[in-house]
Amino acid sequence: MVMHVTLPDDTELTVPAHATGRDVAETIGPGLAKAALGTVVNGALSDLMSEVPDGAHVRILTKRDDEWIDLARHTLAHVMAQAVREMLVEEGYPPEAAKLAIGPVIEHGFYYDMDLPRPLSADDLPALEERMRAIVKADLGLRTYVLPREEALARYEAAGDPYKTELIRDLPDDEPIRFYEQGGEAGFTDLCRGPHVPSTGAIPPHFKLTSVAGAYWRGDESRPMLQRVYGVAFATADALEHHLWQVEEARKRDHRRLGQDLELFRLDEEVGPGLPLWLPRGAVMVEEIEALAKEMERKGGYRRVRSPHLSKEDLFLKSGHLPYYEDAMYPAMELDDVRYFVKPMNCPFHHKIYDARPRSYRELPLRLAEYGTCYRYEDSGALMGLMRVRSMQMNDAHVYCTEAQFEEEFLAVIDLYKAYFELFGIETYEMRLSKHAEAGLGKKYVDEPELWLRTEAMVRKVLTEHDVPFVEAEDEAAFYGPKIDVQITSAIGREFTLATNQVDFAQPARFGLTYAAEDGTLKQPLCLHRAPLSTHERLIGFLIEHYAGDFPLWLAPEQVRIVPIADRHLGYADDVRAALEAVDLRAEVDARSERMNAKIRDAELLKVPYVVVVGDAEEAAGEVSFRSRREPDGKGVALDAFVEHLREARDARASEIAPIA
RNA sequence: GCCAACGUAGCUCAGCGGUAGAGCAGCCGAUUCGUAAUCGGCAGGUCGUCGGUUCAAUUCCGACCGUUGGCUCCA
Repeated sequence: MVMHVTLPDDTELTVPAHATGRDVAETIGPGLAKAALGTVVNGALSDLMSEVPDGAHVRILTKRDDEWIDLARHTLAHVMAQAVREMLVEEGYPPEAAKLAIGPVIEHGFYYDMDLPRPLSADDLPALEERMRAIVKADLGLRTYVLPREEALARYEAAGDPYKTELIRDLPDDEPIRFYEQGGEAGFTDLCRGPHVPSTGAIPPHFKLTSVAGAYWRGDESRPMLQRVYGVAFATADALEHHLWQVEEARKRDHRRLGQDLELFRLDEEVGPGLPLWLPRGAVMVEEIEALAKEMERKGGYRRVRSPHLSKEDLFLKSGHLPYYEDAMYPAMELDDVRYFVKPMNCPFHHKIYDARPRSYRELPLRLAEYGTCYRYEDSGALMGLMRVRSMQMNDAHVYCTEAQFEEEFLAVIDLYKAYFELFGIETYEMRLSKHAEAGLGKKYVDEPELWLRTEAMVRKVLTEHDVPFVEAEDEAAFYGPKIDVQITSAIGREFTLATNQVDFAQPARFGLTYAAEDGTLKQPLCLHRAPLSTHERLIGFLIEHYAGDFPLWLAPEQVRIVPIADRHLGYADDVRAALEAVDLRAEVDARSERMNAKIRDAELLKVPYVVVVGDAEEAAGEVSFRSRREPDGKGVALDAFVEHLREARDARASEIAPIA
């Protein structure tokens, strides 16, 4: 009984039937067998303990291959679970008290979700890590076997483990119920589809437990909260060190830290959670962003409108928001038996503005824009610096158009996204077409099954025909229609949605919006909700991390810091400031009784793009000397030329500045 | 909202049953200096809030508020 496998160089190898990856490696040669850590079978990661199917393409992994570290990460999840169990047993708990849920490999590492008899804290991690290292050092061999479903179930039912039994029950009938065991029966066994390294000794010592967190069983908030321990693991010490360095660097550009250091915003406990205060420097940025958006929208044919911060309940009942989102709205205030709500979005107001008088097809597309101030009662646990807040100002607009105009309007919005991304140097982003799920009709989504399919198809068609790359996401639409979100990863690795764009077929109907068509009949417009710059809060939070606080000239809260060398230069320093302010450049003179070095240092810490130093030489010649975070230092530059140079760079909103001639 | 941790001066942090300390920032004074911290002095805290234990609580316990890491959610 033999079978054949094909190696990467296309040689065919004859091995005994039911041969494992290890058997294949041994057949190739003893040296390889010794170095082998895992396999790739028919393109999928597998391991040495698993049988290889007849006719498979097999590649043996050694530590020269990048892929094998995921095997070690997976085994580390088991090693960690074993360490947790050992620790609890030592504390006097029975072994089955630690119930294991799932322990997958993730980017850079692994985690394991567990239901434990006592809460773990970060203080437990060093001890756990030490136990893990002992298990690695003990070099426990791994083996895998398959059990019949009933036997597997009986095993976990006996231990009273609801998680594994649920997992087993949910496995398809043809899926083998596989176990991995390390260190024999006395060691550690887990229901697992693999793959793993052949023994715990193969795990490189470059791992670290990073955090403990709660996680709902199967991500469902109605189910038990489990304890999740996260770890990272790498093939080399350098890789681990590099990762930890990156984490540290990321921490340094965290917008909350920089927002404080650069005096941009503040979250004050007494004001309320998720209600940021914009400090003067941050407010400058808000206004620059707003000026940018207004300029872009003017060019894009938008008209500006303004709407109140609150309205009567009826408006939100009509829009349909209230039934879906009441929990996430600040509660009603009641006056003279009328309930008012602070607005969580602007669309109902814009619909009313559309409806202010009868509309003609000649007016369409009608694009109404507003930097609307909204309030949402986000879950307390969801709040995070500026990225997730309860008061926000949205770069909002609604485009009302005919179905025939939809394509062009939709693309114009996508182009707007792209123009912004280019301006901010955002290179990696992902467009997501978020669709409804049938099960949610009438609950999460308005109950218009045909309209859903039709709008989704419309959007997909436009994206596809114009080669806009996108992925599709099930069950993530807005309640009134499909949406296009643009996911961005900030410099510190947090992924979140910046731009968003939704197609709304429901609200125009609910508001009875119409326009007189060419043939004199009344038709219903489509509505596009779009917010390419998200909210001020989220965008600026993102930009702080993106630029690490080192903003381009046009965005910098303070553009020029003027440092007089001695008090006798204060007069000239003030002349320089006046010259800059004459063209609306933001400049300040540091008139403190400090040494020049200290003033320069403070300006650098605030990441002021240009520091101008003026002394006797500059004053006599009407010149400036400057140091810049954007270009080589300048000496003896005529004041006029310097002002003009900065004015040009500012007006162009340049992120790169060509050195002054 | 859920699980866990944390909360001491404007900021970063030390202290931890006997009633609070440093550096930076601030204020005052001296210094007037050529590209990342001049020197000296002063002032600043109901130790998140409220309760409990104790002769005594910033320190131990509980609740609440806030923040953080995750989970869930995100019109």
